[in-house]
Amino acid sequence: MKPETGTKVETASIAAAALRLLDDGGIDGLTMRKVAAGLGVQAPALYWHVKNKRELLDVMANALFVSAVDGIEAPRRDTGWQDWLLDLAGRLRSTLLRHRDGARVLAGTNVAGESLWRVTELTLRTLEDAGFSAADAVRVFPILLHYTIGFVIEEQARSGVEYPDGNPYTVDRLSAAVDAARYPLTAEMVGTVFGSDNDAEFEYGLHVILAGISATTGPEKQ
Amino acid sequence: MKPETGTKVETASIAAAALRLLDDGGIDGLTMRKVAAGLGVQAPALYWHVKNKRELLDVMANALFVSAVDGIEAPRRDTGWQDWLLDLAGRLRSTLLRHRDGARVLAGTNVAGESLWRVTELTLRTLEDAGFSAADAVRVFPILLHYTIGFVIEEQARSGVEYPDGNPYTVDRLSAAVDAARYPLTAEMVGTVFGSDNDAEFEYGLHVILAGISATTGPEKQ
DNA sequence: TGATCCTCTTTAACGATGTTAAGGAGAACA
DNA sequence: TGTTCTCCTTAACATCGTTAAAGAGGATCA
Repeated sequence: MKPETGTKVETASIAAAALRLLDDGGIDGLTMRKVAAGLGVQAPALYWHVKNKRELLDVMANALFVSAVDGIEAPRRDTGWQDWLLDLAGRLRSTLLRHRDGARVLAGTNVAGESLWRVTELTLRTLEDAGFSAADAVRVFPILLHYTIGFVIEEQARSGVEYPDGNPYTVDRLSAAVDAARYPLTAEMVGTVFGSDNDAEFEYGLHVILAGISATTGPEKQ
Repeated sequence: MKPETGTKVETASIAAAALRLLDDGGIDGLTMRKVAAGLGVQAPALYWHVKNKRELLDVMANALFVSAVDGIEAPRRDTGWQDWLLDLAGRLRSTLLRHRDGARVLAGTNVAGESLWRVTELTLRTLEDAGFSAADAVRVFPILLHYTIGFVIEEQARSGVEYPDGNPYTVDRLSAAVDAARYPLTAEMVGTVFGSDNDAEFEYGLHVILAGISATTGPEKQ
């Protein structure tokens, strides 16, 4: 990781350097000194641009969110609100997956700023254009976000990078831990397909939620 | 926080002491020395019972999960699978809310052990008894868990305890941040009901997801 | 009984971390 | 030219997770 010389040190480049460093060491291995070194600078220099390590994480979360929703536009005439939401959640997930512990960085940090308002506005307008009431649109949006973040957090935890003694989430380890006599269904679950295809599982959950939205508060219910 | 003398120091009491300490300081303020002091013991003594701070967090997550699913039994004849899942998710959420940063402790830690297998088995059997195929039951269960964890993580983040300069998630702060001219729907959203009733919002999402399950993979679809 | 082992704790210490204090180099401005 | 502002430096602090080494006390066994 060579220091990035020449670039002006500002919050944006700090976030970029920190996200770059996230891939080795994860969120626990991220230190102010390493971020500073990644910028070719001493650690206390960061405190001119950023108040805290917490604010560093906030800036990182913002950068993550910005790159996730970058380029998103209102749905074209031939794509419905469901496909548009599928795409939005998919973009968010793949952006979080791009960096180790990406979901843990985003979760529980203060994301604010233009891009959040922009995508929120876009979503609400898309839903209302599709016939949702304003109240329903507001309640529907967070469901997908919460599901996505919860999914990716566990997905990245299951990768098991944090455990030096080997990933405890392998089929072998789990099968050995579950007593097949007392918990036959669970044993079969962990022994076979469990978590084998994250992409498909994620999409499946999204479709279930979209179906639920259609069934309960969809435009045709008004 | 007086040290708990007389109790034998073991992983269970370590987890209890750590969870008790979680309420002041949160997950970032939790140190091995404080946990040890809570048990009336010096910090290195913990390393006899626990390998790491990571393992400390794993033990805490396990204790959290155990107390969440404690006492859960198979659904009675008069309660359907939907009410049973509602209850399960509700118990999980209220347990996580009982401790500051509870969701962050649970998320992304290695939860394993009898109580997890037990509740998983119970859930799978409940779903299969209701007519779900084994494959569907396995795919349905995680959706609710991911939604619940994602929801509570953001719910606890929004409480804003971590920010010494005041909660940035208040209606006032958010309203001031959103340009109502460019993002009218978003401004209305943050200005009115947003996040006013977490219980209702959570239940609403659960109902949407259950409706989606019924609509796509429910027993009547087989 | 006395010697040995095992369990659990102690004291002491290590390097690393987040953060603050104080000051310096250089551009901008008067 | 002198002053102010911006951004960085070096030095230092308390605190953190963790390891090393030793000690107290009970159990085990000759």
